[in-house]
Amino acid sequence: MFALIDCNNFYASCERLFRPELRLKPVVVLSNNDGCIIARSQEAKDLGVGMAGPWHLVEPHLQKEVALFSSNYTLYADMSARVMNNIARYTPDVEIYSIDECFVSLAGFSNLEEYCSRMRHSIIRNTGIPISVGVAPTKVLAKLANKLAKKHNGVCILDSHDKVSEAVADFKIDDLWGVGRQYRKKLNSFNIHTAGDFRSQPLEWVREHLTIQGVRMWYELHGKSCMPLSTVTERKQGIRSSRSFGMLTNNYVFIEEATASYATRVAEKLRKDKSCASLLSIRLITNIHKPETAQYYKSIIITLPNPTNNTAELVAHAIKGLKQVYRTGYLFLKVEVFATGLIPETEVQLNLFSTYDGSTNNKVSALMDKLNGHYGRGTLRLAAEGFEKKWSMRRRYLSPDYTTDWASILRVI
DNA sequence: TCTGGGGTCCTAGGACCC
DNA sequence: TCTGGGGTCCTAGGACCC
Repeated sequence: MFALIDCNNFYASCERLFRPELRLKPVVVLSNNDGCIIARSQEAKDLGVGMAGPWHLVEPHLQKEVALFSSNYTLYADMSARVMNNIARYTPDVEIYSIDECFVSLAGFSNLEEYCSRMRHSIIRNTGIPISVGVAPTKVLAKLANKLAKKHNGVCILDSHDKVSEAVADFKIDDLWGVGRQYRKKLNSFNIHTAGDFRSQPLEWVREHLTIQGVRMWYELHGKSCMPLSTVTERKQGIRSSRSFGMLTNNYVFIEEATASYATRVAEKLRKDKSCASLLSIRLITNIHKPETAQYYKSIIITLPNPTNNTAELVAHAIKGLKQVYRTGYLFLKVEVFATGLIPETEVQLNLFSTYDGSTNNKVSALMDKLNGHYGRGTLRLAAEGFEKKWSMRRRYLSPDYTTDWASILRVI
């Protein structure tokens, strides 16, 4: 059996954990740049605040009733680690699927209802974050069970044929894990509206109209597991850093500083993963939501002379790439720095004529990591990143880093 | 004034190989 | 008169996820 454990309204729950006066109030968390709504407390949902839409389009009278926050990923990542560590005490096999959910194996466990309730209460007590637990023979069904758990008392166990059949019968097809907008449209056009409708199609039909993913979904809905638990984290295939600027800009200096900043982040992430990139791609984008302005969307892929995760080297190549895609006459929204062709640090091949001295360069990078880890990101950085960073994203409603910054720890008087 | 960021997997088609 | 079969690898694009 699999369990899917998911934090309820995770970002909103993190924010109000340290603001008890907001416990029963509508809370909304916005995406980077304070753009879209990405989390809502139950009270905000009940008010009718929708998911994923731009905040500035929400009715002004609703806006007034809501406690608003910018995304604080430092806080969310730390709270996520606390939740995951607590879960790991209840089962050895945990697959962390995203910042706020994980799959765990409950193979061989008995008294599932009681065990899951106990785990749930303990995690809520230890972390303050509400969670829901869905249990079923496959991942797709465990996801489905988790959605049902959220509607009931926080735990839903689908451990018999009848319970599964009953659960899928009314389950809306677009709530199914793996069905997005396009598939929903397609399935609806064949008069398939629930998970039960889909499950009762012949396998041949599924093979004909969907890809292998659809076939897996079909098997999983029938209780046949095709998606094993993966408890080891695979090496990433690509590492990206990109952020919209705080404002649209045609200022090349700003864009170059941002590019240097994001390339620095990519280098840090590569080192954390113990990977080196052999390809680096730079993309420059205008705002597609403003079709009345001139549009531009162009990327360039650079083959690096040797695979690297060195900050100075990646920044230099990123800026070289930027110069090739930059054009005047546009207002730019965002630049992306994307590293691919990742290989393990220990397997870097140098070519015969290479003058690259990885060891010296990486001493500098290692020192940067050490200082920045201790004194905070950006303490030691390349001048290319700039000093004022006027292009930085907007975060008007940012909460303190309650759990990771000495100066922000709550005082109880 | 204002619309996120970072990933994964799959497929089709082209280039290339023997 | 007539020109194969069976692969691999790469890339772009589309779909999905949180």
